[in-house]
Amino acid sequence: MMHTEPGVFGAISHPARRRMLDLLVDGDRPVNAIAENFEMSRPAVSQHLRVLLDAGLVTEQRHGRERRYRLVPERLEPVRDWIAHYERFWDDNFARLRRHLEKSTEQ
Amino acid sequence: MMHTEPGVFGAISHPARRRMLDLLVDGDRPVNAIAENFEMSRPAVSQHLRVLLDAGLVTEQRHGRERRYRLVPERLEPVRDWIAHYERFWDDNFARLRRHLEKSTEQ
DNA sequence: ATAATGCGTAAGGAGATGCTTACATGTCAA
DNA sequence: TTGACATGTAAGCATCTCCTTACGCATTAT
Repeated sequence: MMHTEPGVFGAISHPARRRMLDLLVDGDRPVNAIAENFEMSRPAVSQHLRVLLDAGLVTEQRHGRERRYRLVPERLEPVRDWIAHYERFWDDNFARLRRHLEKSTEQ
Repeated sequence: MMHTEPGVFGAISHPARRRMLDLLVDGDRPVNAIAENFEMSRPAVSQHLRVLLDAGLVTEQRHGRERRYRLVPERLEPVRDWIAHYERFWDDNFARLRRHLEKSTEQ
């Protein structure tokens, strides 16, 4: 019944869509440039891009007959925010650094 | 066709499952204690827990007739790792601090 | 004008997901 | 032992997902 709009977490649940976002980190790209990285048909790529678009994770720029897709990284914030409250469980460099910062700025 | 095992990203794509993980942050819980936080039937909760179990995000502890579920936060690492390489896009305290660290450790 | 390019949309199908109710199983309590 | 409790499993159903091929529609090139 899926009455909860898929949203960002749904959008990033598919590995192909995560890879598409990863590609767009290096800059805007037209669909064909994206599609050549995948085995699936080009329409399938279009459909994945649509999911990303609906989630607000990318925008479309029309340039002549091309459509360039652009990453909207801020939209990943819900993911970062959610994962952030698990960070205390990883005792790695990041956690140590953050604690270090908290200390060094609390003065 | 989904030949790519759903994995962690699939497991956290459903809001109910994220909330279940969030509940388990405060400690192990038997199914009923989890289920009372949701409107869905108890079997539905069991099925969600199964997805989390298959993804390795929780483990089961049998205690008499109860089964307590326990969070395995390390399993969220793929999510943290993936999101981490978008962190340069958020110019918040963390990013500034990390850059600060990178500088201060490169000596 | 005609063809080629770039891309979306439509239609359809296989399989996954998410839910329900009914039932099975193991454990504790009287 | 008999029943209540805690939970999983089975079956069934509606819907969603993800893919394909076929087609439509602009835009650019010849």
